[in-house]
Amino acid sequence: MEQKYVINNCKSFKVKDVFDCGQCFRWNEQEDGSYTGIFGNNVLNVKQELVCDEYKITISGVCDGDIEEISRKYFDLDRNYETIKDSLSKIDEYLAESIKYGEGIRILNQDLWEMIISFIVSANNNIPRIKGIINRMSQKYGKKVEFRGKYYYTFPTVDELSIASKEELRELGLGFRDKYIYETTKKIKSGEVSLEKMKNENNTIKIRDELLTLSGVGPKVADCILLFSTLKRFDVFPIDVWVRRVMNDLYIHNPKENKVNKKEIEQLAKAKFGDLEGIAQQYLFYWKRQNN
DNA sequence: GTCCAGGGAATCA
DNA sequence: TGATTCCATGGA
Repeated sequence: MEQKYVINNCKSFKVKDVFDCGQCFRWNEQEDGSYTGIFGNNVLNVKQELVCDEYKITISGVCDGDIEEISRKYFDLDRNYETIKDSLSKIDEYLAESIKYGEGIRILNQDLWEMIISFIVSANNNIPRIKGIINRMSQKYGKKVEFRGKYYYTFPTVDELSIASKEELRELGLGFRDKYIYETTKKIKSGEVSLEKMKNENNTIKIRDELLTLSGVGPKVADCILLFSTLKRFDVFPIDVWVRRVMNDLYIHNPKENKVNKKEIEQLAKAKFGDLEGIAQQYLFYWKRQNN
């Protein structure tokens, strides 16, 4: 049974910015410009319309509970992004421009386990291929959910993915990452690394250190997990090729971009953006990646 | 054929 | 600690 939740006069929520800014891999644009995606056991469609100069957001779909409650949590609706953007825009003109470009970004509250696996897959990979791999993984090991005559597949749980052999994982086209997924799944399934313990830990560095013990999780992947999952840490700064590029172009000006020291970028980000560096990173990443 | 992708692990100094 | 190299795969 479909549910619906409408938000009138919605600020800081543009579907393209939210779903195409690189934080999620399971939302896809539909013919009418809306986006459909699956998270948990929920399949939702999000449609944006301009009404009297304000955005009206219509969320509808099949839900594992109350759609309003689920949406408020997942889309981070109880956080004031206007305040965040005002504060970050004052830092310098570059950040202000990137925020203007990505003004509709919200950082989603995505499942921790799904983010761990997804960002291991993302290593030295491109977004279309990452989406393909995650989709095949879900089709094979997840559960089927029907929505408007089409089938969607839930992201496999720890138990569901732990039955996959190394060979089966290889068949998904994971490349060299198959062993990372296999070993990390085993480590979490066995309880050697506890996701619940991470969720109850409030020290970001401690969680980060725990994440770094997982196979295939290095500094960048750990920071993406901390930023994009329900762990929701903004005091991290994931540095990939694009972030290195934009930080070098704007502030460092090293003629050899691939030689820029990561520590220098980290310290610069912390000094300039403070405890909002994670969100700043996302505006800069989206801006640079879309505008080359 | 070559280069690149939201990097990490292994190796070596 | 810090820098190099290798790692699968597929699209441009």
